Amino acid sequence: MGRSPCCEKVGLKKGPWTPEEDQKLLAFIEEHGHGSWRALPAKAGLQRCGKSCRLRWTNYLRPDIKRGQFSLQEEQTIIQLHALLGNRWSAIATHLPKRTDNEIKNYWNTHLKKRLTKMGIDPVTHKPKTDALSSGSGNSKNAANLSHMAQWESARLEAEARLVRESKLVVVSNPIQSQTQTQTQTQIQTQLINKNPPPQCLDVLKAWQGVWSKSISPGMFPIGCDDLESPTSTLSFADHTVTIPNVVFNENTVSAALDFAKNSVTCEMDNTMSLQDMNNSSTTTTTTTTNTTESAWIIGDSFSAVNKNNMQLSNIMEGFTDIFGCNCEEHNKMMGGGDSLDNGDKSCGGNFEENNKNYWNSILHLVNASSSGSPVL
DNA sequence: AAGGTCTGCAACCGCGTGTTG
DNA sequence: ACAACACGCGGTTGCAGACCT
Repeated sequence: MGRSPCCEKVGLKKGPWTPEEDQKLLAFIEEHGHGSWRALPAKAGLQRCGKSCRLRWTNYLRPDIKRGQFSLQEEQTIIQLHALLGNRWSAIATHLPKRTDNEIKNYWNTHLKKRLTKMGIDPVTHKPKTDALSSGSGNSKNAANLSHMAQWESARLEAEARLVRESKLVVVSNPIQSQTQTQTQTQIQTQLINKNPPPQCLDVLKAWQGVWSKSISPGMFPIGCDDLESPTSTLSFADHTVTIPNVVFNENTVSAALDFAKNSVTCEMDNTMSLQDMNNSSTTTTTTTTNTTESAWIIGDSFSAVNKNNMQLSNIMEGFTDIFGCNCEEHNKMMGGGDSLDNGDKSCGGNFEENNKNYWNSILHLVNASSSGSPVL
């Protein structure tokens, strides 16, 4: 079905907004809320299409927008999230309070992308451009694992972003409910989990299970595996919930997880039957994505909980560290919280594993930290 | 000083997805 | 089941100001 362009009506103004138009839009929304964007321009006395009004409001007029120079912390956040999420600007924006997706997108395209390129890092893959080291079979295996984890984090972040949007809608439609926003969000999350039970088999969960089953007495592992429906899976989730115990990870447990992660190549999420079991629906790209997203809450929560328990996730990631070839000090500084992004091009060398670990550790750390509480704009 | 080029950002466009009747 | 609608997202464009020659 085709869609008619939103500004098809002749006489609607385009281009830059005048202060008078801004004032009209602001005044109207402050008094009435935006309601239907399509109907808004006529009501507000604006010769604009609704889409244009919405864009102006969300990207410029909204009161909770921070404008101006991005801080170093924000830059790092963008880079790290981009490494995980790619060009999903709205998802990235949910982790940068008071910044709009459009602003972040512009800043990436005009500043950060160029800087990374200058430093010899591919802004798309976040890998050094001459990435010869990743061509080995062992490294590609690690890369696959890392990519898989990144996909889960990506999906989880999307789900979070959606929850934020949903809770916002609740607030807008009924301001009284804003006091119970957190509660609403929790309810939605619970509904999601109940509606879409977690996937039965995940490499990451397998890894955790491997750790706990090896290092913790039997029965302590809370992610029960008893009522699996999928014949292909070895995991199950009692009551469709996951509880992370207060586990102190020692060298042995971490090592076990690392070994497991290294050896766990097969991803049963790629198995169509597993997905169908999960979803009880036909296999389409859209359906798969949606359910994967919602299921991914479990993974994210697991990671967050683990993070809270002082688990050194970084050690797990050692299995994925020898992917990149560039480890110059500047990259480390940047990815790990260093001082300057503009130190110019310098030769890269030294401890590849250590530096790559720092890079991805910082990414995962960031995501974990930000997901421990729902992102709020 | 003048013209050309570059840069940054606001805004537009087209498409995908969810909702409604 | 279908079509129309509403909205959000990501890519792209156009313009104003800065910078360069």
